[in-house]
Amino acid sequence: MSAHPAAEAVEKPLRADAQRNRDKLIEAARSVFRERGSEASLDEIAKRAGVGPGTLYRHFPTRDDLIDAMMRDWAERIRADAESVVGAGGTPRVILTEWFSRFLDNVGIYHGAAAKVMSAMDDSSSPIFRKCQVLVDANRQVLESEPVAPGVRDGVDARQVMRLVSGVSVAVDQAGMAPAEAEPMLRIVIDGVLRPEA
Amino acid sequence: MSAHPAAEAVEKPLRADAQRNRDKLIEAARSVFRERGSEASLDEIAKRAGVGPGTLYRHFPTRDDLIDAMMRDWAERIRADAESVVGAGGTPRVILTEWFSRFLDNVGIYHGAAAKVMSAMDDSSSPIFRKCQVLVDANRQVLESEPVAPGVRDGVDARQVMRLVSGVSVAVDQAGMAPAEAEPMLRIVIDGVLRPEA
DNA sequence: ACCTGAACACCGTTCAAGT
DNA sequence: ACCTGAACACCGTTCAAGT
Repeated sequence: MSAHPAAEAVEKPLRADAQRNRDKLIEAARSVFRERGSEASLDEIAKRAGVGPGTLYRHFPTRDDLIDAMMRDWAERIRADAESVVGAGGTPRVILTEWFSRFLDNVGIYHGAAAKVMSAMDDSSSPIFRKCQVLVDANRQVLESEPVAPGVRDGVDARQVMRLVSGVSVAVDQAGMAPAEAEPMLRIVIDGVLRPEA
Repeated sequence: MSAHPAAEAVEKPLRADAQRNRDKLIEAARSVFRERGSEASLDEIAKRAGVGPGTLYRHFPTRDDLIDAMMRDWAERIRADAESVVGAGGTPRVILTEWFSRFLDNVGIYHGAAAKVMSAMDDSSSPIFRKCQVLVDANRQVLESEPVAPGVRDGVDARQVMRLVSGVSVAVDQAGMAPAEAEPMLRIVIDGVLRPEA
């Protein structure tokens, strides 16, 4: 088996100029979305990338396709975070605190991202859906890892926990809060997820 | 003191036709927003109300002014719900379950409403801000009522609880879940809010 | 095979003309 | 004082013409 086991879909090679334009578009999208949020004008992205609007549509037929491309390494980073958090060990409370805080960092890349991720989680027709599955799986793995799993209350579902924390992320985003200010909300969630003795 | 102690701002009387158009616009907005969500076309609302687009703008300079007008009795309903829930009594868990479930009903009036309310909560320049204050106060009153208050964990802030439940509301909205499906998430929040013994 | 940019469509917003 | 609807602006989207 190869070193890269089907990283993404099939990455067919592009003509040199096309590849360059694609990269410029993704880079422009990153900066524009960070400045203006996920509803930023696509025209501005094309302008900043120095290409015609048609070129943007050729590469990314929908806004979500572009966002998906922007998130290329996002899924990988999430997987790595989950692994590192579980590997570092500690009490269930420490592990969850760290995991949720990285969760917020990853989901809140730009204004509107949290809401985008939340809606894509349940919309299998969205290009971002697959990436969200990675988040679902990573979150489940953390909750099912030792020593977290035995500390979790009966009936707590990983998917619901993820929705809750995504909700926190939306709240942080909308209120313009600093990530650290989310701590009181995360504490409530963690107290609700873990058994009282844990 | 009068029976209506400053219900809303000052309601200056409108000319008969203007008042009729205003009412038709609010009614049209209600149905269009329920069908198409909070980003629905304002033009369609004007059309359905049978008035020109200029008339809509005269009455409601911004989209949020229109939404605010739609929510005329919303704040009052919330106040009433809080009172009735506290009055009905029961264990802290029962009271919170009932209150949060009404919270979700009230905040999720149409697609996108939860997100709208969430962002207006922290944006004092929004016309909806004042109505959100009612929600903040009602929620605080429930949490500080007997027998709930002594059952709440130290350090739990009513405002954070409201943000969390609003997040649940956004999740329910985005995922297209039935209100009842929110129960597992609300359970986690309640377990995190109440002392383990309560 | 890919790019460009003019052209079109849609919708929010304004305003001169009407009553 | 209020309403109408044409006009404008902006932006997403398409496509004929180019390389």
